[in-house]
Amino acid sequence: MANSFTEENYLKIIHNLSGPEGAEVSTNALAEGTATRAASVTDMLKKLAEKGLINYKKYQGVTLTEMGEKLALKIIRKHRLWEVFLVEKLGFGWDEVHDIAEELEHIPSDRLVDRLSAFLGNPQFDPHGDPIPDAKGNMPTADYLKLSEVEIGDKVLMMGVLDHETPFLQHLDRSGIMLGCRMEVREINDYDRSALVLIDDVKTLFISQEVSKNLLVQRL
Amino acid sequence: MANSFTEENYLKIIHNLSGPEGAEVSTNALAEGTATRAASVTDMLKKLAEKGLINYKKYQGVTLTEMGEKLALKIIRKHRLWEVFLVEKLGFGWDEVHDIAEELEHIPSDRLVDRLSAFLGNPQFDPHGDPIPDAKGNMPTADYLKLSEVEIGDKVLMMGVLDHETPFLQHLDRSGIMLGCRMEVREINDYDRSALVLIDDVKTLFISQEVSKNLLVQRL
DNA sequence: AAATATTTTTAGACTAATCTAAATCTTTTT
DNA sequence: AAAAAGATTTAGATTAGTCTAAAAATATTT
Ligand SMILES: [Mn+2]
Ligand SMILES: [Mn+2]
Ligand SMILES: [Mn+2]
Ligand SMILES: [Mn+2]
Repeated sequence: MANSFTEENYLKIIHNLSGPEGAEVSTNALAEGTATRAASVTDMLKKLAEKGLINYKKYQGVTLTEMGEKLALKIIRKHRLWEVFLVEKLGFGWDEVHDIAEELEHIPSDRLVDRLSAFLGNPQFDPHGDPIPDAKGNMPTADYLKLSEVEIGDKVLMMGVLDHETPFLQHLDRSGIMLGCRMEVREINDYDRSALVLIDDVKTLFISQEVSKNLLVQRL
Repeated sequence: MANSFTEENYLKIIHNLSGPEGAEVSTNALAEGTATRAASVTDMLKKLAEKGLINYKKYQGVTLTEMGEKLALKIIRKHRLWEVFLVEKLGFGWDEVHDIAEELEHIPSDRLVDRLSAFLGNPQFDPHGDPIPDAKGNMPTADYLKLSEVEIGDKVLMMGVLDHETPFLQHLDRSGIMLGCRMEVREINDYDRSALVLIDDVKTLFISQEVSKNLLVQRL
């Protein structure tokens, strides 16, 4: 039997909450992530365990099985490829594509995904800088640091965002911060960790820690 | 409240069965079209009537309201645009795209549809020759006739198909019949109405009435 | 115009995904 | 190591979409 949208969303959210080490995810965390109640989560976990997609023991939290992990990566691959399509081909802003991709990610057909990927030039990263797993589930690695972690004088490239919500992305747009731009940290205020940053060698900008904590960068 | 996939499918099927004059559609016809039982159809018709999408009086069959018609055309527009995308941009064959489009047609977002349409050059017809409604619901008119209706000596252009199923389309592929090809009817057998047709001035082909009844053409 | 056949609707039930409230297990605090 | 707090599961309902079987309406045939 195929998997419902709901089941796919659970897998994706378990994957995301589970982090790179595949840690256990709690029922409550999932209730929060799926915007449902803990009781509903328990029901769904039983079903996913039944299907062999998660490891579940009562009261012990869940992890994805190998099969569940594969499926989660497939959904994430679709999500991110569609985001690339929407931005690169249809001209959407990076702040507009997440919600549409939430729907498109559930369209089945492996051939569709692979052809879409080829059409887009097999991109490695989505419009938010997130890595796109290949057809086999391999994620391009990229170990970035947060802008809030770099020091005065460091020169970095802006490589991704941690907050994917529209208001944050629009704030970056208004500030002229975009993927690939060059940043040089000029000052860091001890008091609130806000920073003065030179963008693309032309413009200086004040960036609050609130913002710099959500910017992924790479040292030059 | 938004409309579910199921509701959207009912609207589309009512539209299709209703024909160009918007004739009443029977419960049984819908049961057949939706691959469900008549009792289930009755339930759904009550709901759609409740929402003001259809005109429904017990035992009398249904028609779409203006609102229902608008919605149906929107779904058909999406379906056909995605089919164009799949064929023109992703390189799928015309026999492979219908089922995928059945899913994509339910993705919401008017902006997505309009941008997709623009990206494709606002096409007027889909890969099967079916007209694509514009954003306002206007269908390009095209009054074609069936190949089975033309006479000996007539020269026509192949403009569309009535059967959208994979086996039929693959049969056409194998026969070298494609949208836009030129056809000249050389002979028609009285007995079974099969025809001998010259394709693109180079190749003659036997076409059974089974096939010619499903080919839409335009007189030259 | 009856009788018969066909179509459609109603009645009652099932599954998936959700909920609230109550019960139970686990963790933390005293 | 009890008690209290917190997290999780169970119990029992609800809604959407479906089903079968039976009843009611309509259409067709005699
Ligand atoms: Mn996203
Ligand atoms: Mn993204
Ligand atoms: Mn189609
Ligand atoms: Mn089509």
